[in-house]
Amino acid sequence: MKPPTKTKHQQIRDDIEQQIRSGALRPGDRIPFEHELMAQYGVSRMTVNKALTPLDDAGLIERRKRAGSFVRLPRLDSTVLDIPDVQHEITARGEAYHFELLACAVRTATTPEEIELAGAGGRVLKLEGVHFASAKPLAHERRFISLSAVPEAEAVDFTRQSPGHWLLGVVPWTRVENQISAAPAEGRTAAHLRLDEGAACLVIERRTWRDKARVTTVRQVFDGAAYRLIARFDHG
Amino acid sequence: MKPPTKTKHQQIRDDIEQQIRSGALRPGDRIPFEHELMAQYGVSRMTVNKALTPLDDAGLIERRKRAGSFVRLPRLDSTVLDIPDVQHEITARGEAYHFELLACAVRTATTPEEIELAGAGGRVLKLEGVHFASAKPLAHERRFISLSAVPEAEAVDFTRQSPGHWLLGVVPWTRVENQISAAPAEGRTAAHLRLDEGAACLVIERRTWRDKARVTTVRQVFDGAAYRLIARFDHG
DNA sequence: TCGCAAATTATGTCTATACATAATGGCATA
DNA sequence: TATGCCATTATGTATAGACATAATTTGCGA
Repeated sequence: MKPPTKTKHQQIRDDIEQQIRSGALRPGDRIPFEHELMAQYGVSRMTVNKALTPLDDAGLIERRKRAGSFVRLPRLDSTVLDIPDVQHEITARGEAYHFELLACAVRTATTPEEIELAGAGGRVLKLEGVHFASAKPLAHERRFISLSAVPEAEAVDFTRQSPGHWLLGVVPWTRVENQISAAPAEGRTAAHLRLDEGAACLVIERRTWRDKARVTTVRQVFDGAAYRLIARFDHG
Repeated sequence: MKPPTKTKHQQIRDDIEQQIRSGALRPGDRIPFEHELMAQYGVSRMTVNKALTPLDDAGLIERRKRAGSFVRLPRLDSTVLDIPDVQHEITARGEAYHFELLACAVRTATTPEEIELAGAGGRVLKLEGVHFASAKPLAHERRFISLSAVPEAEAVDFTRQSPGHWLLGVVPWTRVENQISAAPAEGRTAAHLRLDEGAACLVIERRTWRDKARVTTVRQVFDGAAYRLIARFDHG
């Protein structure tokens, strides 16, 4: 017998969340004041607070001093998307991985993309390579690394390991933005992936920050027939 | 002058998080006991606890009674992906939206896809339609709704509003799984989207649960040139 | 020596209290 | 009437103490 009795603050939190999701509490509605919830549930204010704080963090409610706590606009369908580095993902499912470096050069930022990353005149490391899973090309990537943010990258040998994998272990990032789209395979990229010109590819363009400094920009093109992303959300 | 002084529990939390991300604390390492952190920072145990709890929730550390708190294995590149319903997304950016219903029928589950949703012999509502943004087709969707989970769907008129939008407002879901991939436009779908056969499309296949019951399955095909997903992660 | 029970210890949760902060509304004064 | 100050009130953060729970260690007894 495991009666996984909910803790009090969990119970309160779940009740309110359920009322919001069911529509009993609508956006803009005020939820009871903390002292009302204290009386209603017979708990202390700390406990009520512990129940409301995560709802605020999650963006379900908004709290205003003197005014109370309010239900926020309906939140979007937010899910958790795992975009691990390609090397990790391939080895994790038991396939052989290798990275083939096509090009590697230090440049002074001149294109808009490079300037966005490193500032005008900043130094960037430009990389191009292909990820292989079980000796078949899976993804082509074109990457820029800001050498002012990651100077040690200049001395690393990327012929064996993927730059993404190395960066993950070396540079703690604080912000990531991914753009996911579909695009036809073109030119060199198509050739490297051994795809016909125009084949549907999944494209991930990622920009990474460490605090306010830009770290890296990467555009990864995956064979659309061989790769998919999975995003899940669970709240039970 | 706004000295946004960090609160104590934030300060402690950030310190530990920084030590983990920088590698000073490696996976498996024990972080100081709560009473050690109390002494170290000169705060009460509740404050230390308030600092550690979100780290536990976020999966950065693992806490074991009697043993202490430990750094977890490095976590993957988890980001938050907003996949709002198409209708909301289009109207939110100020474009005119309309949904064109192509087909709508009640079926008894016979295909594997239908049986996965409603069980063998269960009744499902099968829908097909196109989402338009500013009178241009943006996405084609093929959807199944389980009538045992959402019986009221049978009586709804989907010629005006999209089934996804209606479902969001009516059925609170507890679990979602999205598969995101790229595929060429084919046959009817290509025609409805006014795309050339083989054009790269972004495909989202979504399955939704309410508690343990399946609610809906949908496959949405977007014009790859006109639609992209954005996933962000921030922890500052 | 083995096995089990009790003591120990770290985390989990909760309470009662306190002071800080922010926003509102009313009152008093010009 | 208009302005500005202050009391009120709800949330934000923190403390100290209490009891609960789980897991390890210790020690006793067979």
